[in-house]
Amino acid sequence: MTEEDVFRFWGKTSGNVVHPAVCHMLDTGIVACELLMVQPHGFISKLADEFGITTDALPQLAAFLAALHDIGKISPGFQAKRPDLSAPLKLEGYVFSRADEDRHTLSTLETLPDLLIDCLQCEDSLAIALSRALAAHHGVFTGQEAQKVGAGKWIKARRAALEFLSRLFWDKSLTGLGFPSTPALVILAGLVSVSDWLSSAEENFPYLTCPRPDLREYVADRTQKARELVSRLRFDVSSPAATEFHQLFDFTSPNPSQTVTLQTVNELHHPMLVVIESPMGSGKTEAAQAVYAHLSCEAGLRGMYYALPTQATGNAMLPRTARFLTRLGLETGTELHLLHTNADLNQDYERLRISSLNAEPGDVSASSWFTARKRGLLAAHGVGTLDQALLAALKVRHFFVRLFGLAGKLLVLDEVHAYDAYMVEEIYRLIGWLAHCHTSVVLLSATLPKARRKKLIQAFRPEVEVPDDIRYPCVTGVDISGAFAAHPIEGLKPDTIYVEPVIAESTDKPARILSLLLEKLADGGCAACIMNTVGEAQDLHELLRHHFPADEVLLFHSRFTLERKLRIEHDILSRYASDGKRPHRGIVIATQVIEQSLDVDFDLMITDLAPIDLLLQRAGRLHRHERARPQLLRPRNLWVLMPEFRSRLPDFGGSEYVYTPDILLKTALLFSAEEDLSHLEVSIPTGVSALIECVYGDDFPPEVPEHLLGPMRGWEAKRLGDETSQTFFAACSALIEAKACLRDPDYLGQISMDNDDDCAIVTRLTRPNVMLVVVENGRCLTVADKAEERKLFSSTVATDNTAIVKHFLAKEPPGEWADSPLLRHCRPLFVSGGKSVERPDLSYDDEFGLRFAR
DNA sequence: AAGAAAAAAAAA
Ligand SMILES: [Fe+3]
Ligand SMILES: [Fe+3]
Repeated sequence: MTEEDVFRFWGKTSGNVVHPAVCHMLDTGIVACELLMVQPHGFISKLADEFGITTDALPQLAAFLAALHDIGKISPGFQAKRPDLSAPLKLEGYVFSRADEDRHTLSTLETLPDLLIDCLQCEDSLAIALSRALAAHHGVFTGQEAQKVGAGKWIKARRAALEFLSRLFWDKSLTGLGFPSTPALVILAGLVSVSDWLSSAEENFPYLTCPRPDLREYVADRTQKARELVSRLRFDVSSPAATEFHQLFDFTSPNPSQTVTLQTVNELHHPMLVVIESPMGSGKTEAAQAVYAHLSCEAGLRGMYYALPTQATGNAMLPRTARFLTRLGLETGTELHLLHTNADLNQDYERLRISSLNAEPGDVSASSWFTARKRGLLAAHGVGTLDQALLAALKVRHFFVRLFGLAGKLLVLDEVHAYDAYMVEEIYRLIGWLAHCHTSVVLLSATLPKARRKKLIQAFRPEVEVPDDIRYPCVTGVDISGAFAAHPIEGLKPDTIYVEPVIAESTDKPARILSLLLEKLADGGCAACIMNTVGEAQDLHELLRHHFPADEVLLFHSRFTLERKLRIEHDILSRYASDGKRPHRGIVIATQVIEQSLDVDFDLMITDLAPIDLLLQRAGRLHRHERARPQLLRPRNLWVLMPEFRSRLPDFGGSEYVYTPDILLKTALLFSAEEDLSHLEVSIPTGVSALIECVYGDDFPPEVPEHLLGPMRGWEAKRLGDETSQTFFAACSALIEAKACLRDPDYLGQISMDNDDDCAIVTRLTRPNVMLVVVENGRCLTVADKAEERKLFSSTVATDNTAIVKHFLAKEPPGEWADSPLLRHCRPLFVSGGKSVERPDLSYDDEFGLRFAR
């Protein structure tokens, strides 16, 4: 076969313009090569080691392999998809049949191993492993058998194509090649997919206009185009010009948390895992950013992803990260993206996207290429939900593209203490894979139970010894070679919280709260009442507004529309934030929304019983700053309402369904002294870990009274059972642990993607829920433009109330919203005079939010 | 009868 014939198989078409398969393969190889050329040396050298070749040779090898991804297109099944183009082949004796494989990725997997073995003396099992990575480029590592792929002339044609590409990229045999670890194969698959996406954009790589190009010219031209594209999308990350604290932040020298963090990092080598446990407000974010600056200089990083528990906290972190990156002074500027389902709606992100349209060198901005759903993590820098990162280690399509996106970077996970057993298991799996993808990980957390700290560290480096006597606040770290470091954080400002138990049953709770408020607010003051259930918060609000002027009480929970939530949050911040205009007297009634991330400061706090860590979290909003306070509210007292438990089985009411009763009871028992109740004096930060360990550890030291022993054991068993099943479920959703398949590439072919249906795999376990759009009755549902769509979306309220969910999920979403990405999953809630027109037991208004009659 | 929270079309 002459070289000319290699060009006669089509690969891509649009109308009459045909791009030969080998040209697309060439384009893809060239892009892969250019992508690798701009990666940090440490990353390249890690991959080169995996393949047992020199760093100089790696881009060439990767380019060659990437190019081969579509060799399966030179097959009867694929060529027959354009009968007009396959007809001449038929006349020349290329055989077509009805049983031809039409999925070209399967054809690649079927045909490539033999070619690699025969033409390049590749070792058998390596040939299969490599082919599998290339054949995954539609999102799935397949183990499926292909149908007919063509024999005789077809084999000769594929062989000619391979030899043609080999002459251009890799002119040697593959005999001496090392066998890469499974994570390295996954990275290869990611690189190949990304190169394929980039090279498939016709505006960047126009289809051939003549039947046979001048090869040298063609390659030079495509190389130029690929290089421009890679630099335009800023896949390269230049090293920071500024690394001094006063250059990066608004303060001149590191505080204790940051000093100890850098001390720990200095004892380890990239890739490493570092756990920073210290109180909120101790500058953990800046500590993580300082680690990024440090590792960028020392080791060279591909970028950073900062993962948070919610979309809202992600939104808030975006401008902070933009400021940090600007101060880092990256010469060519860089990409920064916001990653979550509703990122489009964020103003700051929109600004970054607009500024990329005419980016100046040195700018931090966001190119639109990365805004597609699966591409965000490929951008050098990102901020967003943890979920986006978790998808890199779940059995979902293109997980390996996400893993490639995170490879070689720094991943920061914030608020690690806040996740449940399901998500923690996903985190373990992700960390385990990233350790082998040359990624460093920083975990930011409040106090962790020691068992969890240990598991997080061992997820990165399995056999490492973790001492049991690590004392909060502290920084702990381990690197891939097994070096371990742990240091206490000393010199934080000590403080004390006085936690006061108040016995109250759910029936007399509102009255108790009212009398406490009347007594303590006699000279004025700012109070927060935190209830565990929305219903009780609503009821309390109803009572309090009869005893206080309307402008002094404010209700806040998550069952308001998005728009209203923002409004309430704004009102709360304007009054109770550190720089707020504090009223003489004011009361906020809230659920757990208030314990999330709001920087607010109350003089008085009354709360429902909650697990000890959450009580302390809530207390973080009590006397947060130093300021003058009313006489009666000078002591930092946290009033905790709890049911009677000394003489009988406590009735936790609705709280029982929010928190597990054994943890609630163990927390309550912290207050029991002999027959009586006593307050609890908590020293911050030193006294915290003993309390956490006491409630969450394996043996609960305080004596459990006789009458509670049985129920406690039952609740404990149930909780452990629930956690085990969550962990098991997460284990099924996630890839197996990296350490279990490091040398077993066959695992990749066995990953079952749940019938290719992503929906079945979730990042979080939730009760079924529904998004409702609050709509005035009679209003028409059509959306004329983007503005109207956003307006409706801002009226959404989510609920997981069983009866309501059942009612609304039984109906189809309105056809008018089917094309709207924002509203596609929503149902309208028609209201008239604050009441649902469909269900008399359901109401919505801006004062109470969504409310169910009980 | 139960908090808050995410994701969800489809990439070549
Ligand atoms: Fe393809
Ligand atoms: Fe392709």
